[in-house]
Amino acid sequence: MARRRQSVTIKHVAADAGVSLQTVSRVINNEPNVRPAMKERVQASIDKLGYVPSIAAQRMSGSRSYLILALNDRERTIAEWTAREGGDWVDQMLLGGMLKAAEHGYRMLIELVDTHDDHIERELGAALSALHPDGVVLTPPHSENPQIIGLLAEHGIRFARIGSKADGPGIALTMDDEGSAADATRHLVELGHKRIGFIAGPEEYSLSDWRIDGWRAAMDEAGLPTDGLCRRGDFGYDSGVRAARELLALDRRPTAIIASSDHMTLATLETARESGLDVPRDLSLISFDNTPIVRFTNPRLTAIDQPIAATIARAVELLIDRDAEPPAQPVTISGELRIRQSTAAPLSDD
Amino acid sequence: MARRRQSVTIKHVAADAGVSLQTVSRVINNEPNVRPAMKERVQASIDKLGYVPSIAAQRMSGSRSYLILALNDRERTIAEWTAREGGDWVDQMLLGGMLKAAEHGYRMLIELVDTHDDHIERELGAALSALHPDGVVLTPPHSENPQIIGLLAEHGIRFARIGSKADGPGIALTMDDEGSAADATRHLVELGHKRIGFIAGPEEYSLSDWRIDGWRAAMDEAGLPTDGLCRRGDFGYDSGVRAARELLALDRRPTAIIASSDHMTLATLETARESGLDVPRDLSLISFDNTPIVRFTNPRLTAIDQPIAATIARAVELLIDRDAEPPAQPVTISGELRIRQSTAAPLSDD
DNA sequence: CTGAAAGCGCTAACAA
DNA sequence: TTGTTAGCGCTTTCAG
Repeated sequence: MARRRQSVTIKHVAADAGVSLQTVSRVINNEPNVRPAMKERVQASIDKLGYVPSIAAQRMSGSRSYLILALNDRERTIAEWTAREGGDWVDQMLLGGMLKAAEHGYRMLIELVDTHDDHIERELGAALSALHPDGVVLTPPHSENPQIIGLLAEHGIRFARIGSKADGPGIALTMDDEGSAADATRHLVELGHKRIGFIAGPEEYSLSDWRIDGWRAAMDEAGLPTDGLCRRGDFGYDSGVRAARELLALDRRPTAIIASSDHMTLATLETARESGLDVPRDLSLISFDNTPIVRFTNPRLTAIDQPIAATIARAVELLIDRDAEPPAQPVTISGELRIRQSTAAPLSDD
Repeated sequence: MARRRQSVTIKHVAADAGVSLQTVSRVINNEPNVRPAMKERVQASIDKLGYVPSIAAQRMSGSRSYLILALNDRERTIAEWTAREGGDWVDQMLLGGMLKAAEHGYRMLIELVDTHDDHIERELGAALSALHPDGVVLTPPHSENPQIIGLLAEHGIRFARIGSKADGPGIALTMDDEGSAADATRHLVELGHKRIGFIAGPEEYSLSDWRIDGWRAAMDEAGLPTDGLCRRGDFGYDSGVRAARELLALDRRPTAIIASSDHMTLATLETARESGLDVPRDLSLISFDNTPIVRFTNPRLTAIDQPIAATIARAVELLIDRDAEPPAQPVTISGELRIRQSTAAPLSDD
């Protein structure tokens, strides 16, 4: 029976190489003040014995924990997983964050936290005390939650705020919601659309408003009116139906709609169909998410690809590099418009 | 600036409660030999101070690490994440495993490992040495990889093999592939189908063959022939197209097909359509995956819901409960057939 | 039933 | 440039 103790420890390496523990430690951590010959000898022993430092022991001695904690909204995440309708936010997070973390010898751990919870501090505090992560990635709607931010700052833990431009502690990163919304709008303008509706996300997410700003800016730029063409949803299907019904019932209904989530876009697609409208002939549609869903609708949806993986990867990178000065300005990773089949020139050009 | 050291330690609690460290430790670990009054007093201090033990320190002193490692195939997983086509295996793993682990104060960490790699031992060994997980969940095709199993056994780490019935160390769990395939087949038989084709998965996965067995058994039971009605794919789309073409080109083509993955089912759907066949009028179709894809095809696909979350949850539970005798027989969690729109009675009843 | 001492594997601080 | 010492927070002996 194997023992629970670590098989190969720093002691074994030190003994094998005939040096002190400290020297081995220096080699492991790539510290200066080790003669090349020495370093080589130690490295040889490390390789020979297949030694890998224990993260727990490293943490214990006041060094890093090599752990990055990614915080997601519990309710929304579980709902997505249970529904199995193609939401792949967590997968994209892992794709970007986990792989980038691994490059640096770090691991990324997912933690679900209720935003609307009274004991959020206790919950998150427990995770921090138990794990002592070297960095935390906050995703909306946690990114601007003052309790979370306060707690993290208090613990002196580095953290990144995805989808936040606010000042304050932590590194702010955005996916250029404003620019993406403007891009999508311009694409429709170029196709000849004049009445472009917008279905926004909930106010709880500040990125909801940035998207409205982008749409409005591009409309202004083209000299087009926006009055009455914006509705708000909660990212969910039902709210999308409501918003779409209202927009399509307008006297002069929009010939194109941009919706701030895949589910709201899907809802708009179905609602349009029920009203006898063909997409893209009678109505052009752009989704503000490039989740799996957009590939399986008919027609396939033109969508803004939000660079989730790239953004999380960047966040992890910034979190890990402790020497670098954290960026003073919000970091922006821009998305791209993926043109598919749901956008076309409007029928008449009134 | 906050300090890197743990804010509230066992010492603080001991001091606050006026007892020894050891007593606090006993209370934390719910050990016997503590008087109720004492226990209560200590617990009060713990609550008051918001104390949570450091996992690293617990690990260091030879106790548990409260970590479960879930091993997935690197190549396949990254391909799924990158394609964004609705594969949600990892999400289901997290849904089942992470939540169950959390119930017991454990965390689940995902690790990607190449099966076809020469240095798989080094790679996995490094993860084990660094993390010292209390348990490991192996998913196909890792579940029967002798190198992995050997290494785990050697390290004395408990592990679960998902999708494996083989004897040997570790806990074997299956999703009743045979039974599910038989169920699906019977459903088609009851609808009146007599020629039911089967598109199997690659031999590398032993569950591929169990599914064939189930299909064959149900066909035998109904007195129906299976000769020439089985083709093999690799779970991917292209292989599904090939298999479907062959089956549909048969002299007396099948009136129904069961495919062993969502992508192969999708491929069959498209191939049938190209041949001018309507699903389900001319061809009934059952998918062996209930991933998001099946909800977005037209028609929506009847599918076998594999209880991934439930199975992983069970695995984690068995891994965590160290006192319980590990099950001698493979644990089976059965899936269910979700009947949607892709199955119907055959046209003629020849 | 409770406490004191020793040590897990590693690194920070200091010494040589 | 290298080695020695002390200690991180906790649990395991072993005494009381």
